[in-house]
Amino acid sequence: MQIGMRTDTNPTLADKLAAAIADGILNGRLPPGERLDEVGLAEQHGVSRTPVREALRQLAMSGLIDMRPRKGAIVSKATPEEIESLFVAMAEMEATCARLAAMSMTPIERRRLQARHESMVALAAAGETEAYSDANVAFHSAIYAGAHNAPLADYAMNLRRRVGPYRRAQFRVDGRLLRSNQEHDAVVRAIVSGDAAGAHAAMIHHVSLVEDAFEAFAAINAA
Amino acid sequence: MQIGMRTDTNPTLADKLAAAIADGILNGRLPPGERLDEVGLAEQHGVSRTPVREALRQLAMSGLIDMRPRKGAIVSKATPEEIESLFVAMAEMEATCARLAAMSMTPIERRRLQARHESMVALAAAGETEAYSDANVAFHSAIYAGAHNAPLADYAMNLRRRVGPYRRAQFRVDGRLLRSNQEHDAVVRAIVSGDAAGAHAAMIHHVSLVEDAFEAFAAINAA
DNA sequence: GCATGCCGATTTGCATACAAGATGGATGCC
DNA sequence: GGCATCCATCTTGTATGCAAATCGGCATGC
Repeated sequence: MQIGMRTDTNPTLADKLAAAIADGILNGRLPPGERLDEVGLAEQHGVSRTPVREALRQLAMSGLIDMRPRKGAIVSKATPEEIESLFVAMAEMEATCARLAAMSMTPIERRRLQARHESMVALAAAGETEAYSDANVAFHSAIYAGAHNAPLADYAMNLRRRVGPYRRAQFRVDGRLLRSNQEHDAVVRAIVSGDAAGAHAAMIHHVSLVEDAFEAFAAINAA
Repeated sequence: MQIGMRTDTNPTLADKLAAAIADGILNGRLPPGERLDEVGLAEQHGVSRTPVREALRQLAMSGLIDMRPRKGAIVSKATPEEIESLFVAMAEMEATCARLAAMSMTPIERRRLQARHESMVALAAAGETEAYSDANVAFHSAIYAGAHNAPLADYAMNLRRRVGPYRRAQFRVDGRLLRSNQEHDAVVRAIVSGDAAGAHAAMIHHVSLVEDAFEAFAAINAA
């Protein structure tokens, strides 16, 4: 259910276009609400409309864009209620993955998760927002993978992508880095010790706070 | 993330085709592994290949079919491990929805869920497999809806569709109807009383047993 | 002044045509 | 006889062309 699902060497033009457009959305070059004109995209990428249309359909199913018959496609522009739903959904998916990870990660995976977490402490302390953000994605991805369940992991990743446009620069809210790292600590401890319920709770707590941070950031920007 | 996501009057041909093909897969007319030839489907539906290709791409993203570049599309044929993953994922999604439903259903929704459940008792007692199965889908759908979270509900529905081809006639395993109804009772009680953790646990238990029933059924058929 | 209907321009939906990679079977070779 | 190779054929991928619906502006009428 994820964008890169058809991971294959020899990708078709439509696949490459879908990846490119998704990238544009995630980078903010294509903001929510932006109109996705078929001929425009086609010319821009030097292809015909056919692969563009296929790419758009693919993206529509992933939820990144909205298509309405005969009305064209736009980058998904969620209402505040829908954004709230996305955040709740992501929190639940992350928590579920954490729960399963606590139950089914291998000893090696647990150790690697712990190591990964510990290496992030330094980044947080140094206030390296950029590097921390990247490491953070990898950290969460490791937990998805640790759930050992492709459908759930894919959907968690999908949701993470979808909320991306709405939480850019979340770590800029002051103090967020250190808080985040402390919360990770609770999550890691629960997972490593095999405490499924604890992992679920700690992760829900963590992601909910991320949402709060988003709201704080949105409030700052609105001001 | 669901097939009928682009629910709109004025559906495009590709949308109608996607619905038709999905229907064929869910009805078993197109069994897992079946090749989906573009020209064949096009002729069969009296259209050109263009909308067929768009429909296939849509279905590929939903997970119902597998497409590989330049190799065509087939109805998804999951390995036993993948089927196991799908069942686990579905159990988790259902449990998550049940948890949220326990937290956020309105009093009216709770009463309706209870009523729906009670009307199923009679069907189970009478052994009306067909009617019970339909009511069962509606019952679970009501819980998805009660979660008040579209992304999670859609994905739960998607998973339900995807496991469909692998659990046809599950209720034929003897005694399954009554057991199912008893398990529903626990789920309903927890949701109605607002016991989030209890709802989660009861639903996991229920869906896991469905999976066992599937395995029992598969074993019978293999014999 | 505002609503309504009409018409041109634009855009999407679909069909057809063409190109290129994959498939399968016959052929030649060892 | 078995195996690799090559070629005809089929299937998928992409481009182009045409039909139909939508959108915007303008004129018309109230």
